[in-house]
Amino acid sequence: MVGPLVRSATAKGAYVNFRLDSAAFVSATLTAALERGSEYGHRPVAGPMASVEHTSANPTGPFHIGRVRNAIIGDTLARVLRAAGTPTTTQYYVDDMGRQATMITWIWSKASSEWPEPIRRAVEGPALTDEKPDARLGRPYPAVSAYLKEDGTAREEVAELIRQIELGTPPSRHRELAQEILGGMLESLARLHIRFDEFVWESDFLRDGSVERVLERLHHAPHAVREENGAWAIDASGYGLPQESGRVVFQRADGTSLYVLRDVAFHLAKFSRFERVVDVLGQDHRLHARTLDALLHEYGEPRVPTYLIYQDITVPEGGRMSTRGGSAVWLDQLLTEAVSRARREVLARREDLVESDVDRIAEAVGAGAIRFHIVRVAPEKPVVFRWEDALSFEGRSGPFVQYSYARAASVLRKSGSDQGPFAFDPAKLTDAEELALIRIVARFPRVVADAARTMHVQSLAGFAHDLADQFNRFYHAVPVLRSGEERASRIALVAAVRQTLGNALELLGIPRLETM
RNA sequence: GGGCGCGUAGCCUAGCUUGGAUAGGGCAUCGGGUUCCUAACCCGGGGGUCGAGGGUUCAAAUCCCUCCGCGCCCGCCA
Repeated sequence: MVGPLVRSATAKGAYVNFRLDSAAFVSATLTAALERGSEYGHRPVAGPMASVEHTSANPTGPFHIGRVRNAIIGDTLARVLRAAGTPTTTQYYVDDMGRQATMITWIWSKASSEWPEPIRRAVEGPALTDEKPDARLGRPYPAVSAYLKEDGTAREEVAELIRQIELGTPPSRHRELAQEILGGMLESLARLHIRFDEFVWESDFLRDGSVERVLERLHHAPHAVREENGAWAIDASGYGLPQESGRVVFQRADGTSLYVLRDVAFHLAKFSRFERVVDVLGQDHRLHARTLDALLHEYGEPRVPTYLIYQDITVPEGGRMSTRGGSAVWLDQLLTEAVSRARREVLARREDLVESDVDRIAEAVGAGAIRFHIVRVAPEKPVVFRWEDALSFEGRSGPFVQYSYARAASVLRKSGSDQGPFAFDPAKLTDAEELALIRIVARFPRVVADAARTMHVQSLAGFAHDLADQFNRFYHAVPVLRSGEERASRIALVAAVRQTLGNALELLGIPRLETM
C-alpha cells in the first residue's frame, strides 16, 4: 500500500486512511500540469473511433434554446471523448426529406403574391432582408404549418413534393433552401463555438441505394410482416414496444420509406466506420430510439447506438418551447441579450480598454454564460428557462470561471515570467489553501476520464467551478507576487491552475480570456 | 391505460451507474471585507423529513418494492 505517493495507511473504524507524501504529491501534480500543458488531463489519441450525432435540427428556422441544449451537450461530449483519447467525429443529420423541410420549399416555390392570405398576413412586418437566412426563410414556417392543417389542397401539394423527393427528383430549390437556412443556424452555433465535422443528408441514403438494400433484407427479417394493403412492418411484440398496434411500420403501402428506415441505413453506415456510436436525443425521441434498436436487431446488426437523452427546456408558464405558441426563446435573442449585458459589465469596471477589446470580451462572456448555464445541469433533468438564471455572471457560472482564469493570467503577466519556465519547491507549498488547490488540479485527469465514460458532461462544469472557487480562496489568502522565498513556487502553482482551468474551459467550449 | 424519465433548503443544482464518515455548491437573505497580485471576488451566519411509505444491509440520497406529483412518448409524422 505504501508507495512513492503514500506515506502511511491506518485503519480507522470502517475506513482505511491513507496519508499522502505531500511533497511527492505536489511535485507530481504540478509537474504533470506544467509539462503536459494543453495535454494535461488528456490521454493519447488511440483506439476505436466514435461518432457523436447531435443537434440535427430540421432546417426550418432559427434555433430556440430548447434545441441548443442538444448542441451544447453533444459538442461538450465530443470534446470530452477526444480528450479521453477517442478519435471523435461529430455528425449533423440534415433532414431534407420530411414534411418540415418540404413545407419550406412549398411556400418559397410560390411568388409571395401567390401565398395564401393567412400566411402572408402572418409574416407581414418590418423589412426582412437584413435578417439571417434562417430567420428570414423560416419566417412563414409556423403559419404554413398551421395552414396545412386547414387546407387539403395545399396538403396534397406538399405530399406531391414529398413523393418527388422520395423519387430522387426534388423541386429545384429544395436542397439550396435547406442549405441556406442551415447556414444561418450554424452561424449562431458558431458563436457558441460549436462546429460539426460532417453533415449527413437524409436523402443521400435513398439516392445511394442503401435504403433499398436495407429494405430487401428487412423484408426477410424474422418478424417482418406484410400488411394487407402492402405496407411492411415488424411485429414488435417481442421487443416490448408500446405501440398500440404492436407493429413498427417501416415501409408505406405505396412503397415509400419511413424516417426510421432511413435512420437504419444511416446507423449501418455509422457502424461501418465507428466503434462507438452516440446519439444525443431529446426525450421525445426515446421511443424512436428503441424502435431503431429493434429494427437494427431485425436487420441482423448486433450493435445499437448509445443514447444520451436530455429533457426539454420548458418555459415558466409551463410547457415546451414552442415556435407556434410564441413561447420560444431564440438563441440569437439570448446571445444578443447576454453579450450586451456582458458589455455593460465590462464597461462598468474597465475604462482602459479599446472598443474592439470590449466587444471581444463581451462576446466571449456572453457565450460562456450560455454554454455553462446549459451544460452544468445533468441532461436528464428538466430545465425551466429563466432569463435571470441564464444571464447570471456570478457564482456557479461561466463568467466566474473565465474571470478566475483571467485573474490567474494577470498574476502571471505581472510576475514577469508569463511563459515560464516555472520552477517550484514542494516544500514551499504547504499552506492549507495551496494544498487544497493542488488536490483539485490533481483531480482533473480523473474527471475527464470519468466524464467520457459516463457521458456526465455536467461534471466538467462542476470541476471548473470547484477549481475556480478554490483558486479565488487561495488568491485572497495567500500572496503570490509579494511573497518572499515562496514566490517562484507560488507562481508555478498559479501557472498550473491557469493551465488546468484553461483545459477545462476548452472542454466546455468556453473561450479563455487573458483579461476581462 | 402502458412504457420511459424526473422529484435533494424559498429557488436552482452536485452526489445515484460502483451503498460508507457532519448530503457538497450556487442564487436569494443577514453580517463583514477593497491605501495590497482584477470585488464578475472573499470571509461568516441562518436555512435540509434527499417526494411518501415499506424492504435489503453493520451502513441507503444512492439498491429493491408500492404509492404520489410532474414531464415525454405510445403515427403508413419526423
